[in-house]
Amino acid sequence: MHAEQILKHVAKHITLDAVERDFFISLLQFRSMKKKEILIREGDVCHHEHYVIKGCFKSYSVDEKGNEHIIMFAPEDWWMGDLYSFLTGKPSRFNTVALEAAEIFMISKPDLQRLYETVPKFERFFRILFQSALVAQFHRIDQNLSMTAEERYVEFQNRYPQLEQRIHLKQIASFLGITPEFLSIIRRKGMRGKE
Amino acid sequence: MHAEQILKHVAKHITLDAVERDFFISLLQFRSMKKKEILIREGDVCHHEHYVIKGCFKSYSVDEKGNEHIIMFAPEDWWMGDLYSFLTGKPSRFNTVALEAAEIFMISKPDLQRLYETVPKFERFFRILFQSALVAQFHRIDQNLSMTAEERYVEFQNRYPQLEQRIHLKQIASFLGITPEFLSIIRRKGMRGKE
DNA sequence: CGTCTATTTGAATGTACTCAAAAGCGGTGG
DNA sequence: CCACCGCTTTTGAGTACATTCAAATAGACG
Repeated sequence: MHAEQILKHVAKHITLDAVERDFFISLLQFRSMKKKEILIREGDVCHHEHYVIKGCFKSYSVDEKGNEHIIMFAPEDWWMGDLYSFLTGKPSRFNTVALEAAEIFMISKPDLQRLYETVPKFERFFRILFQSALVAQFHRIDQNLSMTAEERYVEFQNRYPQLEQRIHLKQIASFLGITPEFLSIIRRKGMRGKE
Repeated sequence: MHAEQILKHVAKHITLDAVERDFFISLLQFRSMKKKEILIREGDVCHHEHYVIKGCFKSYSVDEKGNEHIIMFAPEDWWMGDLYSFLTGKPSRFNTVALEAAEIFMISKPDLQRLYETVPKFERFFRILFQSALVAQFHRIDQNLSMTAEERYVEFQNRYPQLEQRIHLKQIASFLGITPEFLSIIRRKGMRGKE
């Protein structure tokens, strides 16, 4: 199994004994996904939290013109799920799709609830996780407010150096909030003087 | 004291007994602030989490041109603080300033740590709080990516109906990521046909 | 009342978008 | 293994959304 990876991930914030570890693992469902396969469809209710073992996902909304807007990428060791839908039981606003062949662990809402009650340390674990995610989101909002598209692109490259190789430029443009055409222009300008 | 308000707020997510309640309250420091007073200055380290009893705050960054970019407003019953600085001990990236005369409770990092350890229910409380905040931030990012300035303004009015009366348009423009001049144009257009 | 700041207005400008088409690249089937 | 097909990326011209700068008007506060 791929349990070692997620246990190592959890161990970054909390320490589990053998019983707690086994209980946690027993709640996880493994799922492997093909490229382009849909994990959560807009309009459906999201009943699970998902941890990415391998591969990379995108979560995006689609506007009335049919344009995608990528809210987040989820590569290895990220948790994802439509949190809004998961918490409220209302339909998801976002689609979540595998960009590559992927493997994930899923935990259902009732099982997560049981986990919280049986091993309260997980309250702490997810508290820390959400806290960190929130910091990152504030940072992204600040960037969107204060930087030009070109600066945001450079920042993206610095922040996720490995990701640019794995993902289409089209998706990066969508994440940055610009069109692929404009990203192309930015890249041309950035190229000048290099190699 | 203003303890009733924050206890009512906490009671939305967790239930405390009398001892826990008293311990929690004993960790809070009260502070009252004047309009325009600075709570957290960019570059300083943020050592507290803050709960707003009364009044309204803004958190913003300042870019190289001197423009403000408002990351969040914090009216009554909101928690604020530079989470990044609070967690890492590094300098704040944002300024937090009272927009009105205000009253707050502060809890220091070591006291919050003690609270987590003494009353683990608070792990759950803040887990839920951060979770909800995260949902809101994803929604805001989605809006910034997919909507025009005009649509975002209308959404802002719907989402925070009371706030527009209390806050300068300049600040709303900064929150929406546009100039005050352009917000003025949007409002003129929106006016047509009304009253 | 006067001063300071917020808001509006307008003209010129810039940043990013749309639409259309060409070029590049990757995967798949023959 | 090559050829083709579909999708990504680039290019370019014209356009739209939003900004800058300057100035006038309106409000708020002491």
